[in-house]
Amino acid sequence: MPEQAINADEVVGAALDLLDDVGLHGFTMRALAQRLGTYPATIYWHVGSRGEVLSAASARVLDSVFADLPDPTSTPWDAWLDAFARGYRRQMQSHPAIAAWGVTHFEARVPAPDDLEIIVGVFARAGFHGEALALAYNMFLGSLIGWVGVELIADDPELGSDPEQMEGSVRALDADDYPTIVANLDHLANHAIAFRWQGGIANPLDAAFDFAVATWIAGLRAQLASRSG
Amino acid sequence: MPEQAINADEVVGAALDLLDDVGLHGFTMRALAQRLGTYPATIYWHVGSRGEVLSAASARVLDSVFADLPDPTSTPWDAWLDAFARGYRRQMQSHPAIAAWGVTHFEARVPAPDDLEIIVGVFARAGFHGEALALAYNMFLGSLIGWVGVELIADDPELGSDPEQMEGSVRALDADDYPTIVANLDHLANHAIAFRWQGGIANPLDAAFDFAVATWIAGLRAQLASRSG
DNA sequence: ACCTGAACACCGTTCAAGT
DNA sequence: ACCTGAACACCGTTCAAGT
Repeated sequence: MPEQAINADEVVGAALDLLDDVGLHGFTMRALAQRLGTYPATIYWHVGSRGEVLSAASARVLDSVFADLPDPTSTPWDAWLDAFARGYRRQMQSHPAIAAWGVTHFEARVPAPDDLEIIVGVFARAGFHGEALALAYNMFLGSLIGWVGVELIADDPELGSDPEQMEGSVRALDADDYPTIVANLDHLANHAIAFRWQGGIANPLDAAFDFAVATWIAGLRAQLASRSG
Repeated sequence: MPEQAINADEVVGAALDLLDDVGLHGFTMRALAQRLGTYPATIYWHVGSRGEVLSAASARVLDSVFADLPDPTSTPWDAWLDAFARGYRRQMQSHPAIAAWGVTHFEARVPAPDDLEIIVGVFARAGFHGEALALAYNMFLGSLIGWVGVELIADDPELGSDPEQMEGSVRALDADDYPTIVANLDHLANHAIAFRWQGGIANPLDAAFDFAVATWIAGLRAQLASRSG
């Protein structure tokens, strides 16, 4: 039995390395093949198309989120959701290209039923059942995945948008025309969606993420109270 | 003064039509030129690169969201945010390709300060000021844009993922291994993130969106109460 | 079973040249 | 100022051919 020169796991690992190095835009079947010292067709043999390689890389990152989480049965539901949200964001910060691809490709593959059972189980123990469970699950997962995807926009969009010019246009807003923006500009400039001139890796919105997670959980608590009341 | 054969507005309009017809993947500078009866270089002359065309199309759709909203000064903040969320989602449902592109390209361009002043003003009248205003703004906008982006995944990912096979794997989950999922399967199957085999256009998650918006607003209400208490 | 090498049918973008 | 036509440097994917 001679060792194989290459296998699917190696392809996925190299894909993640390449994504981290060059981003989604530079992630090319040809570049991936070159990094593995082989030919594009070899990748098709072991894993499949570009989309399938990205899907496999995304699955590996998502799985690693669950490696570091507290025990879901002995942890209060709100503390567990908080830890899950932070773990998810941390992994996406390590692989921003996966975050960008994932937001729009979180398809219906039941990629890891074990992980999904854990999440669904936490909502059940929180007191959500039947339709309310599905609603709470969708609210939290959609908000989390989506929010992090929005936060982690690339520093360099493909546009030629100049950060300095952008900063200038934010700071030049007239107080007569835009009173509320100008009154709160110190807290908005480079710290709020659509007011930023840096991406979410160079400029993470840490306080905003803390507030968002707390607000999602506070909202769920209010929903539980109104349903049992 | 002879009429020009073409102008930037026409290019953006044709771009939106093309996006609606063929999706983000089929949106090609060459296809756009052909639709306009001209050459790719003409698009570069009037609007710019592919990214700039998408950015302009996205800006036009976003602007149209604000055309149909209630008066922000005479509407309670929670009712206004609710209407805004619904208007945003409706426009994205009309242009799903823009939703997909927008989630990861909501850059820092202050594209429409008038619209942003309205949103920020609503949070100010709700009682958020200074840093709390920026936090609430980021929480709501990031959740909304992100959630809708996750919902509106394309029915056909580039993967060869077979919907029928996907439905089969969801329905085949074993009750011993996945008790909570199976117990709630009727409410999860094709109605929850990662349990779907259709995209958000063919299969909109209406009830989940209603619940998400209500939960975001309930969470903001709780944050207001805890800060003033 | 696994890999090579080349080919096919595309891309986005640039640019000299026209009017 | 605006458009043409062609070219450059790439893509993803397929496929016959090798071992």
